[in-house]
Amino acid sequence: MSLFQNAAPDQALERFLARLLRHSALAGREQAEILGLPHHSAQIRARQDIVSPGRIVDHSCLIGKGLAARFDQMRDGRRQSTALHIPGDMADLHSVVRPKARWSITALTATTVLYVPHANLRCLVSTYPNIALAFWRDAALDASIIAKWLVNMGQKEAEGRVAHLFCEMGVRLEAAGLGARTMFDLPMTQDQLADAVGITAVHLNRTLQALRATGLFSFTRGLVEIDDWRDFAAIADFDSSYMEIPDGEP
Amino acid sequence: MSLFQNAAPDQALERFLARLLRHSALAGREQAEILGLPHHSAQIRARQDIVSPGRIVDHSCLIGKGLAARFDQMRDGRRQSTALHIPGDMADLHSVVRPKARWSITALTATTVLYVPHANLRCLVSTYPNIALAFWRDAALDASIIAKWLVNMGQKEAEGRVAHLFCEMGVRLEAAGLGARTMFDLPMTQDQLADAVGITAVHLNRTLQALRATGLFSFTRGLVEIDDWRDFAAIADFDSSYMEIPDGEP
DNA sequence: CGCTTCGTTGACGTCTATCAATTCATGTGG
DNA sequence: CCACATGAATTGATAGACGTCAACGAAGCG
Repeated sequence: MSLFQNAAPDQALERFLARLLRHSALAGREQAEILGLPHHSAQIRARQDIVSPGRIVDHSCLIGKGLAARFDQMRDGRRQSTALHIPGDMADLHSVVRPKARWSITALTATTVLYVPHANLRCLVSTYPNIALAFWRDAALDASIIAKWLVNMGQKEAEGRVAHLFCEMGVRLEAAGLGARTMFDLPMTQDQLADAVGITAVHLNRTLQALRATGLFSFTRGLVEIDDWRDFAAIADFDSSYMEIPDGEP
Repeated sequence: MSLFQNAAPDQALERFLARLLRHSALAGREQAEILGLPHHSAQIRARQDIVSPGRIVDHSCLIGKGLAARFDQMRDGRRQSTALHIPGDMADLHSVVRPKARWSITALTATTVLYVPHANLRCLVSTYPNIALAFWRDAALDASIIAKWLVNMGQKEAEGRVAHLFCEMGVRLEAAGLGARTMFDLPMTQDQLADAVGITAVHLNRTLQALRATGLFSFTRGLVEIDDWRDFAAIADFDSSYMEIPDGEP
């Protein structure tokens, strides 16, 4: 089930298409155009930037394998991640309309990236209004997730925030066919998790212990297991509808 | 200068167009199509919902006058605002691609709203790829602002967050021709401000006092004055480039 | 085996929430 | 014009959450 390892690089565009189809209907020809997008791929080592802030890019980055994060950094070096990207995510699709990167995209694990030229994406948008809507909708969903993180950060304390993150990633990975929401790989270090929920690594560590103490949850060497989804989701005040993914019980 | 009061409702579409032109080039005919969008307007009293969560809408809401906010609410009633909207903002342009509202849009002051049918917006998107890109870009900018709020919330303490919010609103209002960044109307109560930065009203009050004590800043009855922009922006760690607005010194 | 990264723990200080009360501003009706 | 109601702003005291600093243990790797 640890599909981070098994994912074949060539499936990346199929995964991306599948992601789009989860929220947008596309005609056969439109689907074919997506699958036929030109690209070249690269291997990125963990902890290495895929996109650096300030750079003007002419391609978007599709994650084929591994885990990546969008980071924003303050002058004093403190950093906050504003998105996590799994295989099939076009991490910076928005760069098509905003080529100057305002943040970095960093590989959290060893990652395979497919670079897709903006020119081709823009061409699809101009030719197929339906694809334009799908891309826009994809961006809107991304914004929804950021907004939800914002709410969590503003209104929940650490335990709820962390639990919510695990629920969200479980549901996203399950929807992408990369695991089950109650058991999935999330090969992130505690520092990386801390950056995602806006607390210190030390406090994250203690929060994880508190969550483990509930007996509903375990997280060891990148493997997340949630024993009782309903109870755990209650701790997180989690409701997946903001991502347009049905909230089914496994 | 208190342009919240003086704004003529009919200028709303012009303001919206001006907002788009700030980041996207549009041909004459495209501009005319925007200005010609059909609509009907409504007066909303302060504290009243413009859009309620769960509702499926078939129009987008353009703010003509006043101030509105997007709110997300948790089960226990705690709420967090995820966006502030000023005249000329199409508050839920994204509802074109995502008609089911996941949050509420609430009037913070007495507000004039223009309802623009999705059908017409979608028609523009299909006919003019350039407009599709502009709308998408507008959404991307909106997402940029949320992401910045997220960073502030995760990595700054109250004083920096509050200062940043005032800087951001100053720059946005100035760009929209609704004031100067160093002196502008922001008719929000302390409760509303607290919901925007993720702290309690009590703590917000104390934070305002701390900011006033710097001598750089005052905020009385909805009027914000920033005496030394550079120093105040330093407290906020503010850099307007994330909104694609030049960071000029007034 | 030594090195580096990651995870864990303890003690302490600070920031922020909570609860409750009080002042202030504004507008209304008598 | 004053008494009163209402909502907003302010203040004080207290508790809890979280950050910081420093140290130590565990695990992967050349």
